[in-house]
Amino acid sequence: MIPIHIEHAWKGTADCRNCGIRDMVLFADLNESDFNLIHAPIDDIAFSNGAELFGEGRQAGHVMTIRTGVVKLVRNVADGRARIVRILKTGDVIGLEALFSDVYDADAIALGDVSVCKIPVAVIKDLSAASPRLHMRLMERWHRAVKEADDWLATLNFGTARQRVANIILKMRHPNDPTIATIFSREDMGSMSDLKLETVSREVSRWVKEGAIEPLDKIGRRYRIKDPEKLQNAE
Amino acid sequence: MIPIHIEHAWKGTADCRNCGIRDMVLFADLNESDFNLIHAPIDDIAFSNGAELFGEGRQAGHVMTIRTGVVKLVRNVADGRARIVRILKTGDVIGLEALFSDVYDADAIALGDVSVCKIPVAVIKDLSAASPRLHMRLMERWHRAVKEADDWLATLNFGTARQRVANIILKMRHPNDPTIATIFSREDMGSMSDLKLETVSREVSRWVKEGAIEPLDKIGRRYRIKDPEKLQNAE
DNA sequence: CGCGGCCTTGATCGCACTCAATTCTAGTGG
DNA sequence: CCACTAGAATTGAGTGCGATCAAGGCCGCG
Repeated sequence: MIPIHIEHAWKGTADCRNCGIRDMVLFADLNESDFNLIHAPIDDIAFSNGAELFGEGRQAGHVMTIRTGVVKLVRNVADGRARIVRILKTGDVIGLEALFSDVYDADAIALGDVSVCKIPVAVIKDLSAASPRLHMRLMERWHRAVKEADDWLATLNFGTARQRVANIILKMRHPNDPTIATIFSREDMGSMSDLKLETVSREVSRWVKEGAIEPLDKIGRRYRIKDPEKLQNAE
Repeated sequence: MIPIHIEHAWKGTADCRNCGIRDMVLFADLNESDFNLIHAPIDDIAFSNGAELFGEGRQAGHVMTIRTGVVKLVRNVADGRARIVRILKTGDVIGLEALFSDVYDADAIALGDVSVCKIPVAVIKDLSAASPRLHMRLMERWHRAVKEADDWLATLNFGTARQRVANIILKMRHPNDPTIATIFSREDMGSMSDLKLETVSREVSRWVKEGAIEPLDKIGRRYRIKDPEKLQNAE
């Protein structure tokens, strides 16, 4: 059993009114009177690579919004192996299940440095009783989560290893520069697509050899996508 | 390309107040004044086996509640093959994405006879502006959908063919009598777990041979589960 | 009885897994 | 600056599981 290490640092109480990414997040269209309803502290917390934001089965009392960084959601399957069920990025919300369940459904683990706003469930409930605007935002998040989950199943877990790896690369393109993709450790990629890390490595190498992608570092994480068509139409 | 056949029959306008399964569905805790807000007709519609309740990419204007029967949600993947992303049963809600998106995210197809309440999106929106109770119900549904999707990925699409088939059988147990399971065509089972129909057939036969399950009909749909432990702990 | 649809079973092939060795990088300390 | 190390990625060889191709059986139905 691998020991669970939780490394985090409190960075202060968040000032939601002046949040830099407020237009992306849950509180986007709250007004001044809404903010006055917040009676519990919303903390700004930083996690380092590999740290656990929360764990499957742990008591769930907070919803988190990702300010910066990338987080993987991991479900632990019966025989001890782990399965990555989703990847979440800046602006995404994790732990929404805390609103209904008293435990979290999955592990949330930082991939690199991550900072989050940790919002007590009580705050969400108070606000949502008062503000129909927050309701819409919340349901929008749920919708996004379901769509992502279905997408994950339909594209990343389907077809040959070659196709799966191509789809991971395409999925991990940068939103602002789609010619660049940052992918994960070969093991994580395998856990996302139900492949072994050696198979993932082989297929990545093959795409490089065929000229569809080009490494931008020496550790196999950042690539330039030179021929997206080719990746898309992998037979 | 397989022609899409839509077969349905209008069974009347639903009387939600006296609905037989009202305690299971979205409108469970509405009161009389809430019902008076419903200004568009909620139809009660029947579909026969193989009929399409709605299609991926079609214009989305209704949310449906399943009164009786079973429905499969299917995403069509690039190369023409189809992938079943979820199975929904009595009391479940389908097409929730209509609240946000103007198209449906997947095909919904009847497995056997199905009857549904077809609720216009406008009705949900009106009610949800007025009734925080409906809000909670809606989010509960979203939560269930996400959890089901993740579960699907973590249990049905993981491990050997033997394990996947075992997990499908366990998942399809009757809620009231867990010793009975009704499974689907071998092709549908394959599309759920990313296996070929021949492989599914072989593994089902093997479980029968090993005495873990016992056929209750001659067409390979209903089985008695004799040794759930064995299915659970398939190595 | 013949037909079509689905399930089952058999034989063979190939892709991804397994086991294993090697290379590369970043980090550490002399 | 180089030696050393740990961790990750890469590459190779051989195996096995599930896909593929193909044949046959069973059930329901006209």
